[in-house]
Parts: sequence; structure tokens; C-alpha cells
Amino acid sequence: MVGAENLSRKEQVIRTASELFKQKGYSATSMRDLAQALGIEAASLYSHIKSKEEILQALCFEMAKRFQRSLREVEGADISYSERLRRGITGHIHVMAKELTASAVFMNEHRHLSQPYLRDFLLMRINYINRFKKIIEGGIKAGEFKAVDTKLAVMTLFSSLNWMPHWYDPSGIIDPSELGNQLAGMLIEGLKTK
Amino acid sequence: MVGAENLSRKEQVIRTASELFKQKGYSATSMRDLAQALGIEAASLYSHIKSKEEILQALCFEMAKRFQRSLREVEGADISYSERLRRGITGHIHVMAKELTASAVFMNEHRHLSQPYLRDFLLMRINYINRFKKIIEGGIKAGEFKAVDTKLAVMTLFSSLNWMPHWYDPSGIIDPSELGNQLAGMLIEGLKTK
DNA sequence: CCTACCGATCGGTAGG
DNA sequence: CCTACCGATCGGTAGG
Repeated sequence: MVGAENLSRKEQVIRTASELFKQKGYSATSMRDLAQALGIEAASLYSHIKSKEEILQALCFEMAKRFQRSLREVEGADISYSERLRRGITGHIHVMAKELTASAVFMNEHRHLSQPYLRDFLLMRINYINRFKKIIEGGIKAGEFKAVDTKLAVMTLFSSLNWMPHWYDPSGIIDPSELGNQLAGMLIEGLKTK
Repeated sequence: MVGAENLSRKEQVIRTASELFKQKGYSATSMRDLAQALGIEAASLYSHIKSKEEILQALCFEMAKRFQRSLREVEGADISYSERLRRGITGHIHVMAKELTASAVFMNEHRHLSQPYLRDFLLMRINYINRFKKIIEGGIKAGEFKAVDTKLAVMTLFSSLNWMPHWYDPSGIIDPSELGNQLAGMLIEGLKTK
């Protein structure tokens, strides 16, 4: 099956690229670096991908889709805003934990997308953030949350989620659900003892 | 005064570089980009700086020093852990707000430092984070904070501080002190109404 | 997947 | 601060 072989090899290229992009950044990673990591010549990469940027596009949009899908499942549910926030956070962390490297690239390297991809990406991201913001605003209107600055609240949450690929070790003692519960707990209940 | 003129021109180069590094990233910013932004030829940059990386070094270590100094002022104070955390956060935000662009570069581009600068930088960063962590641990031991996962707590705080240069508008309605108080309040008291 | 190669651009230097 | 340039490396193509 030629098709399946090509697909799997292409994915192998994308995964290896993802690791290099995370480590060194997109711009500082050359196609020769990538080829060397795969044990082939740089020119051979172009049998599997059209361009360097195509790899970044594949990574960024695949992750964006996964994060969007995860959040959508929570929005319809008939539950409290605290619970909705908790599930949104846990869902995000699950997606992230399954693709830690791609998540880091998604977060830090998307600015190297060219137009119109960059614009599309940023629209998806602002949409994602706004949906979390709506949950927080809903909680405030319902009297469940304090009247905090919603931009600060959502940015604090989003920052925390974004930075996790840099320090979270999924093989450690704390699993994604537990991490999500603890983050949600901390943001909702605060650090202070009652 | 030749000395003063050189210094001021060098700082102008560093500031312009800082803006480009923030926008496009260190690797994707060429010396020709920088020269063009300053209205001179690329070769002329080397009258003011020794190398591209020297600019990054100057930026990163200057900001690191400022953040360290800001935190040091809080650690000696004889105040509650909540208050210590609050002042640590507010201090960080003040430093950041005064040099928003350099703060963004400090955060996102330090990985392009070569050795031994990279190692020194990372040691300073881990030291900075650990000092915030100590405040949180102190608060837990004193019964002032809940027994949360301190790594998650400090990373959430640190992420939030790091991401601020990307969204905070210091010319907006919320000033640095107010932003610090709100972030500290949110982390300490939580979103939930009591 | 390789050899052979392209034009463009990179950070930086010499010498004024 | 400029002109003139350097060797190295970049992403990518032709042709097998």
C-alpha cells in the first residue's frame, strides 16, 4: 500500500520537525537539521512535503481543530459555570498531554505562518479564548463568580494552559485529569484557606 | 561628548532590535531588517554592537537583573505570605510594564542565547521561580494557603506574568498596580463568590 | 531517496 | 556610517 506508506512517512517527518521546532524554534530549524534527524538528505524531504511551512501549517491547524472540538463538547452541557470551566480546562489539558510537542509548537511558532494562514489561525485562537471568556462572564452574571476583570481572568487561564507543555511531565505522578482539576480548583477557589 | 553619543545610539539599536525580535522572533530578524528599521546599512550596525547575539544578551540580562532586584525587595519584609505574594506580583508587573517589549523578548527569545549565556540565564530564571515558590510554600506551612501543588501554582503565576506583554496595554484603563492587585486577588481568593 | 545544483540571503569584516 | 565584499548556509528544484 503505497498510500499508507507515504502517509506514515509524512507523519514521521512532521513529528520529527515538531520536536526540532519546539527545541530550536521554526526559523532556527533548517531543512538540513530535519533531514539529518531523519537520516536522509535535505532534498529527499520534498518527496514527502511541499515546503517547510507546510509542516508548520499541518501542526498548527491540526492542534487548533483538536482544541476547538474539545471545548465544543463542554459548551452544550447543562451544568454550572464552575463545572463548565473545570471541564473546559481538563479537556484542553487532555488534548495537550496527548500531543505535548505539537502543542508547544502550536503555541510558540504559529507566528511564522504566512498569510492567509496566519490570519485564519489567529481568528481561531481569538474564538477559542472568547469561548472561555463567555464561560467566565456567564459565571459572573449568574452570581457564581466574582466580578473580576474577565480579560485578566481568561488570559491567566490561557497563559497557564499555554505554558504547560514547557514543564508538564505526563509520565509523572499527576495525570491530565488531576492537573485540570487542580488548576480549575486553584482558579475557582483560590489559594487562601477559608 | 563622544561617549554619551555612542551609548545613546547603541541603546537606540537595542531598542529597535527589541521590537523586531518581539514581532518576528530573533532568528527570523536579520541584521539587514534591523539596519533598514534604523535607516542605515547593515554593516554600519557593527560600529555600535559586536554581534547580533550581543543585543539579545544585553536585553535578556538587563531584564533578568531588574526582575531579580524587584523580588529581593519583597523577600525581607515582615508581612503575611499573601501580602508578600501580592507585592512580588505587583513588582514584576511594574518592571514589565516599564519595558514591555524587552520583557516579551526576555521571555520568548532567550533560548537563542549561546553557551555559557544560556546556562547562566536559565539558572537565574529557575532561581526567580523558586523564590516565588518559596513564598507559596511558606504560606502553606503557615496555614495561610491551601496545600495545593506548588509547582502548578507557581507555574500558573509565572505563565500569567510571562504572557502579559502579549496582551497588556499600559495606556489602557488598568494600571500596573491595579493589574497586580487583581491578579494576586484572583489567585489568592479565587473566582468563586463566597 | 539520491546527486548535483540554484539564486537568495545570512552574519560579519576590511578599509576607509 | 558607507562601499565592497566574504564564505557559509538557506529553502528548494531538476532529473534520475
